[in-house]
Amino acid sequence: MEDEVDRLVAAWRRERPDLDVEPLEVLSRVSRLARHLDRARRIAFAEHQLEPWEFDVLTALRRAGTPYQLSPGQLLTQTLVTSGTMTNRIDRLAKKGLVERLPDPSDRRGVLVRLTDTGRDRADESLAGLLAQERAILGELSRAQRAELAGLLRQLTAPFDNIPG
Amino acid sequence: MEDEVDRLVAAWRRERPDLDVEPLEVLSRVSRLARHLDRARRIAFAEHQLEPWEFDVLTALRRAGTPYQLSPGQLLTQTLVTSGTMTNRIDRLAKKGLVERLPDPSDRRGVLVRLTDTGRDRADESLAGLLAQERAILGELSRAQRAELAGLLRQLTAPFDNIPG
DNA sequence: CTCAAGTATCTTGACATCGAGAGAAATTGG
DNA sequence: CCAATTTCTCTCGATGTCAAGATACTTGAG
Repeated sequence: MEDEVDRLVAAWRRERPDLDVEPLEVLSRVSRLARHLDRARRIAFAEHQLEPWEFDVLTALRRAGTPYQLSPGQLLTQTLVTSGTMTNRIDRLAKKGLVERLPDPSDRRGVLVRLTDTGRDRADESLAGLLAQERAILGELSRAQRAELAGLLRQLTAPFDNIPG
Repeated sequence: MEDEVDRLVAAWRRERPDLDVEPLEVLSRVSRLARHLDRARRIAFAEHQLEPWEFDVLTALRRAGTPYQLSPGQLLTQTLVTSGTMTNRIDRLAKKGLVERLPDPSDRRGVLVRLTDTGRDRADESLAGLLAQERAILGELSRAQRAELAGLLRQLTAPFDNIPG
């Protein structure tokens, strides 16, 4: 089955036969697939009255385990946004009653963001929904193919995640 | 080499051992990698005084071949943005002298967006820069692995690209 | 021990961009 | 010739980044 990137690559080969555009076969697919996933996630989360960014923050806290709290700084590295954005997100989640801010007892500069009980339930419900949707998208692939794909992608993400930057 | 998604999956297995979170191994890596790529692209394009969104539009026109023109509607499907966004982008590109709007001779509702000579040069230069960067990122993988990865990703993108939605 | 300089953490405010939805203009088909 | 559709534009609210600021911690010379 052909996809939009096949057409894109074919067009480049016609217009710029002097260039080797093979890298696009991988990385353009990654970017485009990510945009499709964003849209699909947005729809899936709407059932739980959550925006994708809310899900990202709530589940980061949920994964931290009891007592479900992290500093804004820790949330930054997990969600790949800037500090100004995170302040804003915490404000809005706090206003909805899904998280609360607590002073960090060991560092008065710091803040701890803690999941409320409602926030915890919301995170759990919407994770289940997300997994169901993702399983449908991955239905195209066998279990072995999924493992293969995960391994190859890890080789690309690891440098970004480990070398700071 | 471990990446952030390995840590994320391990955390879920600890917190929610009742759920099968295997889908995240693939799709969370896709989303995170895409964000890293966005940042890297932004830096690469800055050398050519281009934003990523400008690159997307200019290269779509460049790929169309002589006379380098497409309707806004055609640009929508290639760049995965909404019509209001595209109007805005065309405005800004036109103001910078990289594209121009022409009336569609066969449909007076319609518009054709055409690349200027400057725009064409800018697209060509920045494509070369992007490919160099992407080759560096893919350096981790052998040619065979890149082909394998491209094939697996195609299976995931094809349904989105072919079934409208 | 003390204090100044440097570093870390979070917040704020200015600015840019995006998406959703309504609206205007032209075309199509019965 | 009219209703439905297509195509593009416009406006508005929401969100993101960046740079600067406020506060607190840390380090090291004297």
